Amino acid sequence: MQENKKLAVLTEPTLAEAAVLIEKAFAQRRTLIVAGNCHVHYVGRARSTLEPGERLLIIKSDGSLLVHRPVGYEPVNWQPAGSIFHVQIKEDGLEVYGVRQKPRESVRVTFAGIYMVSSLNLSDSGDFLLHASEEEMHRAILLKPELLEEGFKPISWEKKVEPGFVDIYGEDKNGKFVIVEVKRKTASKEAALQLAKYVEPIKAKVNREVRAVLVAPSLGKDVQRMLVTLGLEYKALDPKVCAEVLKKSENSKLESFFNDKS
Amino acid sequence: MQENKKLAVLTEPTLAEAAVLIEKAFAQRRTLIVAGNCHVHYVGRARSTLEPGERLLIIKSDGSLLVHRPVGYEPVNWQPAGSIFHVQIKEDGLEVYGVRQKPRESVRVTFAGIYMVSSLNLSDSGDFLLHASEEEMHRAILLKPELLEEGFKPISWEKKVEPGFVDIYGEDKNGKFVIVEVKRKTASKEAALQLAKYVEPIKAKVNREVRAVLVAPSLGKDVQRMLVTLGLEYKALDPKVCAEVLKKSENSKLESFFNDKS
DNA sequence: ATATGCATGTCGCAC
DNA sequence: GTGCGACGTGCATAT
Repeated sequence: MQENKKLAVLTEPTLAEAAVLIEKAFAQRRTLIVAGNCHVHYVGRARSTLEPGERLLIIKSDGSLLVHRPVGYEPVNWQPAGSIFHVQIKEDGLEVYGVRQKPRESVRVTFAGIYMVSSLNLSDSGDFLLHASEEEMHRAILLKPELLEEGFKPISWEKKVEPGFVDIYGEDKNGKFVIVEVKRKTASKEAALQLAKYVEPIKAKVNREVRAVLVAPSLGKDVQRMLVTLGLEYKALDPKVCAEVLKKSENSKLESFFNDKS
Repeated sequence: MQENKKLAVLTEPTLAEAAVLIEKAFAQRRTLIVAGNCHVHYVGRARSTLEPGERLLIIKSDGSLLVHRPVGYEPVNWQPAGSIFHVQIKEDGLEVYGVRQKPRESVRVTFAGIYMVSSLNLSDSGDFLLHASEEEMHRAILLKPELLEEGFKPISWEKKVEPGFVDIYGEDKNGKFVIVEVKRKTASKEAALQLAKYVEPIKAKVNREVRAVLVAPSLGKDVQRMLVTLGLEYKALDPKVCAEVLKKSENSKLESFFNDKS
């Protein structure tokens, strides 16, 4: 087999044949896919056992591991990047063992039978861009403060104030202090409480009137009422609208603005 | 190709050849793996673009989709179970399109080149058991209340009391009311606050002295001090110790106990 | 190293 | 369906 080929596949291999390819994949830091009948043991922060069944094992070049059942978005077992792997033929089958430190934890995947092994040399430097995140909402409001309200002047953002971080603060057209909590989806009770807990400490600090505004695309069931109780305000704002705002504005303006973070 | 074979693999197929196998995999609800050079667009709750690069695409029989880069534990793009997929040859390559309702969102993966396609018929009914979860800590304390303290008598658990759920409550050897918040890892500021917010409402309700105990394997940096301030107590307890306790006790006892949930 | 909060979080459970 | 909290959450960031 050519060492540097992009792809090596074995179908219905013996366990011994599979072990050779797997070993080689580890040594060459290739992406490994194994399909077969296996059971799994995990010991670490918690402990788990997975009885025999047919699954996919994926091990990437950065030392991350995934065991996927034939259903479900999430891996049933995994190991984050930075694990070290070994493969070995044992009495009950081919064992792939992965261990990492900090925290110390290990996964042992034992295959009784293997349907396919695939070793791939993948190269990927493509950019990934995500839009309509909460951070984009922050940026959009800072860039166009009227998204919050006419006359709003941002002063700072992501500011530590005890007992946590305020998303954005500034002052309104009447010079009142305004603190803003931003959520990219329906605001929950939690969000309202999170905002409320900043009001008193900040009022004490700046020694003037403080308005608190919850910004989110919508409000949860009981949150409307809670806002009234807590003396908070609400401004509807959709993350996608924010993404559009940023898209329209040229980057240069944004960059200069952000370099001035106070 | 045998229709019902467990495994079908194409290496270095043309896009047209790949499309046939992918189409068939969708129709037969098989697990699909595609390795190749692709770009990805996602639109839904947010919006993302992934520039061309070599990745794995996995689509499972339940309609979940994963796009994995050669590094990282997490998929760069995905779709939870319940999506509908189509495959089509377009001008810029082979397009796999997946869409789901509620929320309405879609992923479009376009392959310029495919190195491997694999269609698998996986069967998996193996049990998965996780130990040392927070729920096991609950169970262990209910089964052996002395894990919390000598003379503790649990009354109920997972009880709605406004403004949320109390993990466990009961009374101590002196008849004082005890509410318990359990954490499976180092308790944070949040955990302490979460516990504290129940004390007053419950005191008002039961109209007698209320103790509040935070149970966790350890405490965060400032939490110790906060506990004093808030008048809360702390009991060190490791989730793995709880798992051991449960392991030693026979299931029958546990079952009967839990059927009596009040 | 620890702490804090976002995530296309996902998932399960109760109302 | 909505709400709420756990998760072996992972992850980035700031201290």
